Amino acid sequence: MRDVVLDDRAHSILKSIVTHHILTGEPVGSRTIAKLTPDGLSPASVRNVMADLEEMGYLTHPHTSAGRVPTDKGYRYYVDTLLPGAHPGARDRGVIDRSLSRVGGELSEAMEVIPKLLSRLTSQVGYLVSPPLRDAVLKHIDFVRLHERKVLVVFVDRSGVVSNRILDTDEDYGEDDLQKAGRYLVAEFAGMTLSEIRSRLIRLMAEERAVFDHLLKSVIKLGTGYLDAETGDRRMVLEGTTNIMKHPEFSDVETMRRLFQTFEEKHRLLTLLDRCLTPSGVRVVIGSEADDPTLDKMALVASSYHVDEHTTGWLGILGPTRMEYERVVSLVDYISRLFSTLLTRQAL
Amino acid sequence: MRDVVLDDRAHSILKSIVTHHILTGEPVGSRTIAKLTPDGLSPASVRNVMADLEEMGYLTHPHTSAGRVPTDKGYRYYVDTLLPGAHPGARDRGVIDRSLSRVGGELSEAMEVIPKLLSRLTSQVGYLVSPPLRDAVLKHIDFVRLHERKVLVVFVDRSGVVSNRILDTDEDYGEDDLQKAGRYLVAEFAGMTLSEIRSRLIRLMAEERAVFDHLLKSVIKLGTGYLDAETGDRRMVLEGTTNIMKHPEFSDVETMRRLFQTFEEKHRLLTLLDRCLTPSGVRVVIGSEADDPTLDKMALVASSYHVDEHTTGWLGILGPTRMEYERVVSLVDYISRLFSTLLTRQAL
DNA sequence: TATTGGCACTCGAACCACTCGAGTGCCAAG
DNA sequence: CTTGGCACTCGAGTGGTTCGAGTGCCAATA
Repeated sequence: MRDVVLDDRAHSILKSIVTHHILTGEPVGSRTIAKLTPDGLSPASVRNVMADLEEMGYLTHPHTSAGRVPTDKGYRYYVDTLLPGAHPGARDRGVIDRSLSRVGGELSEAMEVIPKLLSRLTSQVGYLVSPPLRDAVLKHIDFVRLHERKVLVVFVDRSGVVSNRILDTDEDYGEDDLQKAGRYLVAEFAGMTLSEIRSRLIRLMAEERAVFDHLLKSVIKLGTGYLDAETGDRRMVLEGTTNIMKHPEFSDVETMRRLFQTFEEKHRLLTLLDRCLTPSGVRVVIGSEADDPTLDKMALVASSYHVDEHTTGWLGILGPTRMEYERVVSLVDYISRLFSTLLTRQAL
Repeated sequence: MRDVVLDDRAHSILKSIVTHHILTGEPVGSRTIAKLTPDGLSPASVRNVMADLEEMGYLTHPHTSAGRVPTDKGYRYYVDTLLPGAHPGARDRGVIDRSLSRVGGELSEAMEVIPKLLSRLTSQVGYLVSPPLRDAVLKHIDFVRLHERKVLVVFVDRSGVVSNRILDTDEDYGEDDLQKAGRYLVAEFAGMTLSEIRSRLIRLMAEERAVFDHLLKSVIKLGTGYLDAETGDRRMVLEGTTNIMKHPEFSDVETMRRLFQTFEEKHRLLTLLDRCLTPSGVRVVIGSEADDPTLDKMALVASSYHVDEHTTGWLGILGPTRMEYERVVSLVDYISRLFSTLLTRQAL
């Protein structure tokens, strides 16, 4: 991935620049770095290295007479060379442990608590993406007749997440039929994931000629009607969006408006996550890597959480490229690990 | 309410100023108004009236050599003297009719569609506040056992709105018991509002000594457990919050941050609505009248909607004090009336 | 007596010239 | 290869000037 490995000096200078810039937000000058690094280099030497780093694309100039600022590539290098596996501080761990112990493995509660927790700890935007509905495990399902040919489907997942949807049916089902259909589904399929159920229903449908059972027919129609519509669905909860406004890099109102519009259209964020993330450990997506102009100057830290070995969803934070990666990454990592073990234990 | 009635000239000048300011956003000078009004007054005369209006508190100066700008009191006067009952334009009515006909009287869909509709038509923030849960009419209720002493309550309202909540019980109910309890509740109480159900359950509880029926006991405990927690609840859906950023009066980032924080904390908006609104027709709350510093320079147009004579919720828009009241009021009025008749027809 | 033209005054916006200083790039000496 | 020196750049801040829209007030007028 990384094209050229930087030599020691360049490496340490780049690192200093990024660290210092993250701290202050100001462009960093050669004199500052010369004082900061223990190598005892003169500003002039530092300038030479800086010029090289700029040529290689790790740094830029806001203008001729300003200090250097990391580019996305610079941040990328910085993040890639961070020591992995750093632990959050004891205080942060305490806060996290306490919050998550109250949640247990309850996904429905986690969807409220975790984004808030992330947002509070990092002062950025915290988020959690639920597992796709197709992986949800059927606990309970209900069909409720609203009016003629309008049926409300209420689905409860093993972990207590409720989804619902109104179905337009081409037949007018009676309340009794609907209840029976619901009970049948629970009796037959409880404990399976929706995608499993879906394929079983399809198999049943193939045998439909042989089926004259009215109930079973209804079940097939209603069940597939519901499942077809929804299975790709994920939910995404964002929290602390106003934190973004605190950062000086977003003082431009128009940029910010577009950013918030992106927050409102969560599906765009979701496809972005889909595109960028491989489900393994913490991932960081920086600025232009996201390939979405509204997320310019933004970075995204994400980690998947899972039950057993099965990856389910993501959680993480969204903030300006200039953020404390070390701390944030360790927090996101810690939370996702802890939450995964809680989920897995609960699923037993 | 209005302290002094303005004489004809002052009235028409004030109205001109407000209209013109709404249009342009700029402070309005005497010369502009002199040209604009058909009375053929000279700028100097207009100035005199303006000075009077300022003394009475209807106008201000940004600074000595700028034109006049309406105060909240000025907008209030303007709004109060608008002809009530204006109709939206034919095009707007077309859009509204089409959107709402698709919704029918389905509250659950209206909660998505109406705020979006309002936001799109007015380019402001559109909102809808659901009826309080206590007025919801029971259609279906389910108790689902999640784990030991954790019960998920799923409640479906007549109009298809689903609410759910996890209950910590002090007893471990079996799945069968829970199902029976749900069915019992539906059989006995379907069609009543939650507050009615609540009082009936309390009456039953009073007779508890006489009740040795295990089922009934469970019903009482679960039912009141759920109802106690929630009955005051309303939901509020906001849409188009990013529209606010388009208005120059909110270019200050810090003000805007606080505004968005208010959007995130919807309960604050809800109590505000509670405080300011009497449920009759369209109401306008302007700036300081809201008595909430974050809503400075904001105005709120709201109208209640209802089923039969029974007031249920609100819908409307939120925008800067400088907005096209005439158009917005007529839109909000029209939508709330139309939606009310749809709801009432549906409830039959 | 209400209206109006005239006039001095105010104040923000825009523009310009200037300085200051942090920081650069480059070169020649070490 | 490193470094001190030096000329250069450019944004930010400062102060002065002009311009114009708008006001307030007063004296003249219908």
